[in-house]
Amino acid sequence: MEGEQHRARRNPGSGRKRDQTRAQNHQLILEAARRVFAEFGYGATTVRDIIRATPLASGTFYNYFKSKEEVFQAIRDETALRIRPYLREERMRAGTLEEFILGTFRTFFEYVASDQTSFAAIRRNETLRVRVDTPEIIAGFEELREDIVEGIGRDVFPPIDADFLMAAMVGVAFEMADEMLKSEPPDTEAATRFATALFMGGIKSLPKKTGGG
Amino acid sequence: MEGEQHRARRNPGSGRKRDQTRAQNHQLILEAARRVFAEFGYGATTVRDIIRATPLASGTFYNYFKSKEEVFQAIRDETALRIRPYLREERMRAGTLEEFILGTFRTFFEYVASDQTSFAAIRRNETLRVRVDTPEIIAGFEELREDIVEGIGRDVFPPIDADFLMAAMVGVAFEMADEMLKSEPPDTEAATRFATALFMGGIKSLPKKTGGG
DNA sequence: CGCCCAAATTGACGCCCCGTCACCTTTGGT
DNA sequence: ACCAAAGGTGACGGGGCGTCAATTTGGGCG
Repeated sequence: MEGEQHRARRNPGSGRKRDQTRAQNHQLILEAARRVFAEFGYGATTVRDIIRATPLASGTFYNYFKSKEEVFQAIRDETALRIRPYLREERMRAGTLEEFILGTFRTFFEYVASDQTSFAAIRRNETLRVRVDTPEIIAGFEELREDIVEGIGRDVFPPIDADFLMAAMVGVAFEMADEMLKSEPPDTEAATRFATALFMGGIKSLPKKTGGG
Repeated sequence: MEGEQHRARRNPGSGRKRDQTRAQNHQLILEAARRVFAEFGYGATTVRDIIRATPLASGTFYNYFKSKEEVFQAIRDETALRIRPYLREERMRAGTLEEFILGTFRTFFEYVASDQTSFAAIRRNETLRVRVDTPEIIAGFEELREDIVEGIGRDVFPPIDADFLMAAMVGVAFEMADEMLKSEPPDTEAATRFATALFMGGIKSLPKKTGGG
């Protein structure tokens, strides 16, 4: 129980003001990082740039993050953690293959469209395009794979290669999202329809894993 | 001395030894870079690491490349330039949709499998995955898009969204290649069959751009 | 309240990498 | 042999990096 009246012991992390400041600084850094990454792009940004965009001292940065890479990961992870529950729910609820596929792509494309700035930071590198998959993002891929396997078990999916299907869906989702963002405003419906139709038609033709297809 | 007659002309760039040394240093740096990137990964590599892996001085590096980024691009561009003619030829020759799709994926997957080390350099970053698309690589995407448009003109393709199809094929190709390389040896045939079936089935179902349904 | 320790912040420091440039060596034309 | 141009060299100033001793802040306790 942490119901500490003014009688708190030397419990680690018992300080009220302490925790608050800590959380606040954490946010301060993350917000500054979001701004700076969006302005200069990932590659051009330095830890100093981020900390300069904040009232804190350079040393303080390292109490919260190990490197600019880690802040970037934290930002991306936040995004991944925010969207994953929706993707999962969409797929859990799916009674048909089409609901599974359509729900996944629609949710993803709509999220991307609503979070455009986040994606802009990666693109800001002139001719170079850098894609960074953090552990939480990769965990999202893994969830998709599991849901496909489970879908095969429920006979929603035919018995195809779940690893390849996951990879294909991920590849299409990211690459099409990028393409989609080139138009203003992004046409999430067109992207959703395209990707869904591709996989709905494609999955029927896919080589089956069991039995001599 | 080798049997050169000491009688060179004043053509610009006529220096035999000069050009030879220049080309040799260029190669020296590229080869060192390939080794170093493969060993430490892109992120951890410094220009100094590359030049140290060579008998040259640090300043010399900058006579040949602007930055480690540029060497990396050069390496990737080399790869892109090597594979693109094959992809193009494969697609030019295609009389049917299946030949187009299958040829593209088979050529790509087989190339990736034969050039594994090149791809390893990108992956070497522990949990972080970084994908860098150089101008030459992007030009390869553009060629694919053009070939799709041209395929639509020849009625090899139905009239679908070429931008989205290009993006989808690129996404599937890269993401599945990555998946494919997880097995040793990589099963290029399985990958080719999967991707081809996906698109063959999918393209039939894709929304048409002209006319209703 | 005042004392005291732990936690957190600070910014100066030493390290290393960056890209440049004045100097030197090599090449090749005369 | 001599010279000019090409190009290799490495020391240097600039700056970002991550650390750490000193300092400030927070809060438990008498």
